[in-house]
Amino acid sequence: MENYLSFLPFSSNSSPPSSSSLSLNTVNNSTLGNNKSNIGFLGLMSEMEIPTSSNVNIIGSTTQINNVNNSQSSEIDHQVLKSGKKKGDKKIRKPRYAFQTRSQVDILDDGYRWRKYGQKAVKNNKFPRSYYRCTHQGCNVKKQVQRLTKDEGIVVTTYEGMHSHTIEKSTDNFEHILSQMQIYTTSF
DNA sequence: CGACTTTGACCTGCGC
DNA sequence: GCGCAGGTCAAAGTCG
Repeated sequence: MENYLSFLPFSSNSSPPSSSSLSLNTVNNSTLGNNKSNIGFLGLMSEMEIPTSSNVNIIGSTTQINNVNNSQSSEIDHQVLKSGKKKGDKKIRKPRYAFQTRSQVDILDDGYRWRKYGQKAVKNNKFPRSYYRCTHQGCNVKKQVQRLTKDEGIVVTTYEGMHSHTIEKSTDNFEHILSQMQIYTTSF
C-alpha cells in the first residue's frame, strides 16, 4: 500500500502509470529494494507447480486468455462454485486459467479492481498464495497469485471465472499488455 | 468513513 | 474415520 509502485515494463514511450498502460502493485511484504521489474511472460506452467486443482488450464499463448474464457466458461460460469457454505452443491469449479510472469512484484494490474480475501501458506512453497476477488458488483471473478519457490522471480497468476463488466481503469488495456508479452514468449 | 488488508478459524475434499 | 491441504469467511486493523 505504501509501497505502491508502477512500472512501464515494456516500452519507454508510455505515459505515467497510475492510470494507463501496465502498472504493477507492489505488495508490502515483497522484497523491495531494487525496483527492477523485469517482466517477461513465461506462459507455460507445469502442473507440478500448480497443484491446486485438476482443471487448471495452462495458457500457452497470451492471446488465448480472453478467448478461452469467453468460449468455455459461458455455460459453466453460472454454475455454483464450491462455496464451503452451501451443502449439497455440486463441486463444479469454473475453469481456471493460469499464466506465469517474471516480475519482481506480485500483482499484475490488469485494469480490474481486486480485493484480497485470503492468504494461505502452500505446501512445498515458501511463498504464500494470495486470493483476490473482483470488487465489481455481481462479478464473481477470482484470482490467485503465487510466487514460485524454485524461481523467486516468477509469479503465477490464476484466474477463475469471467468478468461480467468492462475494465474499470482506463488502461491501455490488457490486450495490449498481452500482445507485448507474447513477444517475450516467442523469443524464449 | 469507506475501501481494503490481515489473519486465525472454519469448512470441504481427498488420500490413506 | 482421520489428518492434511486448499479455499473461504469475517472480525479487526490499516490507510487515504
